[in-house]
Amino acid sequence: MVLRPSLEKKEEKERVRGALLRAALRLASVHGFAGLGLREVSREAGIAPTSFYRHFADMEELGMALIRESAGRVVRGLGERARAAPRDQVATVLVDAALAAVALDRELLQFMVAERVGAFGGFRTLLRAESSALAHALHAAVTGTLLDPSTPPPAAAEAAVILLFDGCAKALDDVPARQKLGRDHLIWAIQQLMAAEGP
Amino acid sequence: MVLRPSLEKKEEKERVRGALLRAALRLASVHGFAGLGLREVSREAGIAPTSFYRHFADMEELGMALIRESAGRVVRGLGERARAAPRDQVATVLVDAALAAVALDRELLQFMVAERVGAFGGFRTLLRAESSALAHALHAAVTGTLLDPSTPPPAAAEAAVILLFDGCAKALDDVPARQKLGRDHLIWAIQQLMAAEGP
DNA sequence: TGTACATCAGTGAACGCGCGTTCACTGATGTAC
DNA sequence: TGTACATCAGTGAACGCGCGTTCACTGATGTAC
Repeated sequence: MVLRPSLEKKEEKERVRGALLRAALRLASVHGFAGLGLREVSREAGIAPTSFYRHFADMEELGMALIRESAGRVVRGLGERARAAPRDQVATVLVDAALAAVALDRELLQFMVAERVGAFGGFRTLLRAESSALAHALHAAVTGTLLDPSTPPPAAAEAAVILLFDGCAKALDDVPARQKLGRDHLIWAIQQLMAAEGP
Repeated sequence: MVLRPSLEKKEEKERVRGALLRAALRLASVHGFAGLGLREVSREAGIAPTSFYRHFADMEELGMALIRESAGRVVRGLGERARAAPRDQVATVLVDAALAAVALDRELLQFMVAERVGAFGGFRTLLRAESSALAHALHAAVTGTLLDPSTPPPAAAEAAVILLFDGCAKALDDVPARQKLGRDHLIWAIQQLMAAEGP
């Protein structure tokens, strides 16, 4: 019995799986994720439609993987950047890190901001959990106080994260000339919220 | 030559058109708008697929009509409520009006919050313009100063409107027990932003 | 070392189905005179 | 008033197409002994 497939085989499978995830992101940024088909994604990834099933049961499972893996990585990265920043620089560091993520992977960020309020309940739930975790990280970075991550985050941090996501959504459309203004407004609003004593 | 079709004929056409818009909203709240088909919507509206073309060239045109008419009416209503409120009650009145709109027409609000950051650029553009108009109304209601509505709104009002939309999105999913907390957090955050002197 | 066997990602053919779109038609309504 | 004509929302048949899914198969890789 084969217990451990060779590293090469696992790597090759991982490569094709990654191609499917990437193809889905690319096409979703055009049609929207809800408009994607399994055949369309497989074609874009360069495999036969029937091979899709070697990786995911359906498109929804693929979407869940995108959120857990790709989106999760981005959001965790933002949290780490916030926590590593000096207290009075948290808003600036966080906003710049988020805008850098937009520049680095537009398709992923478009998917994230869209599905956070999209029609698939499962996607919304996962992405709201990511938002919540980031709000806790932001709160900790600004106040130095760690709260129980299973409780809802404080209102200020929660609102700041919402503005951060929406700022990413706007940056996706903005012409470069407008981006500086959007960045400064966003930093200002987050600072206002985090400076206040809130519920 | 017929110059003016009878009132009855026009009303009947309007009725069927309304049924199409309503059917699209209902189905979009399940699949997402991007996943809708012309046949599916026509079936839900109770007409033959071929009759769809008597009202819209395609689904995108239908979506544009939804935004211009239904979404526009809701947003304008919110702006009027804000302007009619006493200055120190603007945030409360606005948030309660928005949450009332969610309760009144969940499907429409789900469509609005989703397409504001969805994959269709045309939808985003129209809905951002609505957001911008509401932000101007909010600014005028709080400060008593009318700005040129063709300029970008002040950062505080713009951020407040973003939080308002996101609050609606959350309210769509929240269990009733959580809704009071969401409402209070939202009012608090909007008040914080509007109280500050910003860019 | 060689041989028999197991695993499993990827494949091509085939299926039934719903899709968007076209077309010529119907029938109710309104106009011209 | 009656008659001939125009308008136009709605229709059913038909089209070609891409979809999701199933199936039995291939061939590379790894294991057992």
